Amino acid sequence: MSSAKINAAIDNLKEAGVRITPQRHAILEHLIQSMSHPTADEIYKALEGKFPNMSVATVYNNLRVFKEAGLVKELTYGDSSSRFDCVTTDHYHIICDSCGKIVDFHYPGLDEVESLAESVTGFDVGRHRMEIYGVCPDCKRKH
Amino acid sequence: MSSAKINAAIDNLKEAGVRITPQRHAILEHLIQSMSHPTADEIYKALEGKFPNMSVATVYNNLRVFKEAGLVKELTYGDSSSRFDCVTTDHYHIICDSCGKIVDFHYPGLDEVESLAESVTGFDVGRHRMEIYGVCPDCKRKH
DNA sequence: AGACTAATTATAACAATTATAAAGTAATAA
DNA sequence: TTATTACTTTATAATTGTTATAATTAGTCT
Repeated sequence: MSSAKINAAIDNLKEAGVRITPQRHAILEHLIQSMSHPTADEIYKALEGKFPNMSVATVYNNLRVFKEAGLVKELTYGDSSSRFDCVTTDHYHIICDSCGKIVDFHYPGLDEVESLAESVTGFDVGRHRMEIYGVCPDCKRKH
Repeated sequence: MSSAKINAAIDNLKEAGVRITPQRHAILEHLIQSMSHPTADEIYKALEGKFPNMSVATVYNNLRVFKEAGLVKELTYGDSSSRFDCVTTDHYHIICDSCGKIVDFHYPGLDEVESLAESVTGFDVGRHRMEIYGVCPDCKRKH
């Protein structure tokens, strides 16, 4: 059950002093339950059945709120629109060049890379991102 | 002198059957000589002295041509507009969270990560991207 | 309840990018 | 050389993702 995750996320938000509105609940729920990495527009469309009057701005506003609370990460790949990902545990993404599918991929953080970068460039390194690209099994099968 | 690089790039394009127009030459030259990683608009503005009539579309078109020829890479970070980078040797980027500066950072490719991802996910892995984020020396000094 | 703050909605604005059509330029063939 | 063709550039309009604004609604606090 992912309702435990949802509750944990909501507790997290409440502690940060964020009000849990029905829209926020629904957006969060959708993000956690859909194993995909939806765009703002996809979330908007997915919820317009439940919330016929909800505005796109609400989706964007709340994604920003969740981001600021550290619950959600914004993924900016080459395509036009950002995708949003619930941060649960540390993981990277592998992306299919053919169909665009994004799959989680767990790997121990690249700490050595960070420390080398720090010494070479003189930056104070805070974090990094990495994505891997290839062709997913489904697309391989379809030749 | 980077004129050698420019000539090499031009030969590359010619072999691929791409016509070298004055605009293309100038865009390429600017990309190679400016050590920065300019946006399409920055390139456009930088060249409007030389080419007062050049259209933004020309910049975008030709960046796409260069990309397809494998000479240029598009970098999509969180900010609104893409940046473009001449592919010379393999390198990663380290980005300042405070001022946005992008610095090249050479590191041996992360081949083990790619092969692990391949075995774990079943993808055929082609490539990967990585960026490191932190605070640059200049911004550190400014506190 | 009344006052205050925050959230949502509807809509407009914006900015990056792409598409279109017309005009120009170079390459090729007769 | 001229005609034909394909490719480029230009100017402009259209699209699209995202953000800003103002008005309305809903929640919170004393």
